Amino acid sequence: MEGSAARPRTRIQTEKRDTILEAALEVFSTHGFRGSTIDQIAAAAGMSKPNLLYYFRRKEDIFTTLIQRLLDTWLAPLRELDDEGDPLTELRSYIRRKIEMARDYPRESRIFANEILQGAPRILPMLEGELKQLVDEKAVIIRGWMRSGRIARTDPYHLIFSIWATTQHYADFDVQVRAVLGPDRGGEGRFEDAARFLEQLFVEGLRPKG
Amino acid sequence: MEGSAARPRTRIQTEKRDTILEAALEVFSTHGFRGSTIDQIAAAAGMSKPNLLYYFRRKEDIFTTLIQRLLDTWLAPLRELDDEGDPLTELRSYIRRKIEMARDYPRESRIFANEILQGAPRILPMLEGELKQLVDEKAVIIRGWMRSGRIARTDPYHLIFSIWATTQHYADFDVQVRAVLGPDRGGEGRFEDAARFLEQLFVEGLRPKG
DNA sequence: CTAACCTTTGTCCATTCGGTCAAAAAATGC
DNA sequence: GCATTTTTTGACCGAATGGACAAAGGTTAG
Repeated sequence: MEGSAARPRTRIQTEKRDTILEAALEVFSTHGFRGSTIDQIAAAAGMSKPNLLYYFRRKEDIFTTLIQRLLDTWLAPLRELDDEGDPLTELRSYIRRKIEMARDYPRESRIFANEILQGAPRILPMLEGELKQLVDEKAVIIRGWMRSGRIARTDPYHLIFSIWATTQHYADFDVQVRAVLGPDRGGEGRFEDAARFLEQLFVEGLRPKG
Repeated sequence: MEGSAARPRTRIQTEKRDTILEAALEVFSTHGFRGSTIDQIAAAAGMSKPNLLYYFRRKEDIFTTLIQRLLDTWLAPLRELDDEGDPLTELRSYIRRKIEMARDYPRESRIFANEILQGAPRILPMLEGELKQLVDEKAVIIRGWMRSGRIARTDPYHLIFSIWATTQHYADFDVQVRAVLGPDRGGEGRFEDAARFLEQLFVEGLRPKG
């Protein structure tokens, strides 16, 4: 039974595939798909290249499996945006969750950023399908909040884009953020500062005009 | 006289080097540094690989020359932020200029994004030097506006980051933006919509509380 | 113990890529 | 027109890379 089948059967296969995916996350997120080599991933996973290729037939298989597995985690915060909650509170906790993800899962953010920068050759269908559908859904909710006057009227799509952009910026452009803040302000506190700033910006920016 | 000297002497050298840099901008911005090959750039520039290498000795020389040349253009909008102007007007036109750049020069934006994503190995000194200095300078101006009560008090650095993030998002993540907006809303109007949204967000978000 | 299956590895291969080099071709100065 | 310099090119090289393969080493069920 070959190991690279879509569904691993043995315990050893499940474990090794997980090890490989963790290593691949590390490597792909820092060098991009094209810039990463199978050797690098194999080394990071502590195994030989042919052994790795026993579990994943091709480099691209590792990447697509990884992306597929990351997707749910990545979209979870947006999924939690709740129609029933208080609009400004909901948006504020969405922003906070996204900033926490930028802090705790920067590699995941960079993988997506890298892929989209290159034109999303391997995940375009997902963007046009699953992602668009989710955003459409949440845009309806946000528009409802606007109609009932609980937040200011504006474009819900660009609102979501701007939350993505500002929060993921702290993962994807981390080097630049730290370089500009300098040694004194570039410590761990930057995420807390960012969260405070963004909450203020969006809450004040979206407060309905009396 | 070798052609790859820092200062080209003949007219033909100046022209060819420009042709190469334009081709390199196209190639580097879509595949990143590592993902681009000299052959691709040479083909895009309409010359043979050895001929290209006659003008730039190494692949990295092309890249650094290109980045160097792009830098001024790229930072121009921030440089124009004027102490003397009306704060909200100044910020609004900064945002508008940045959105126009995302629309008109997406390749430049993607080159920087790509480089920073990989940890800015080739431009880190510039980030820590020139860029930091410029931002420090403008942060002082913005803080002055806050002190005099003409805009709300907040963190000027994160304010600048958020303007970068939101505007450049429309260049760097263009594929995703178009995928989510769909065929009907993903047309050229998206930049105008984005500009309107962002101006509203920042102006309302920064309006000083009476 | 043994046969069948799963896992690991050393070796090898074709391709791609960055870069060199010498020689041809073109341009330039006199 | 001729000599010198600049530009262009074909051929080539070594290293890196994705991937194939067969053989060896383990594991497990009977």
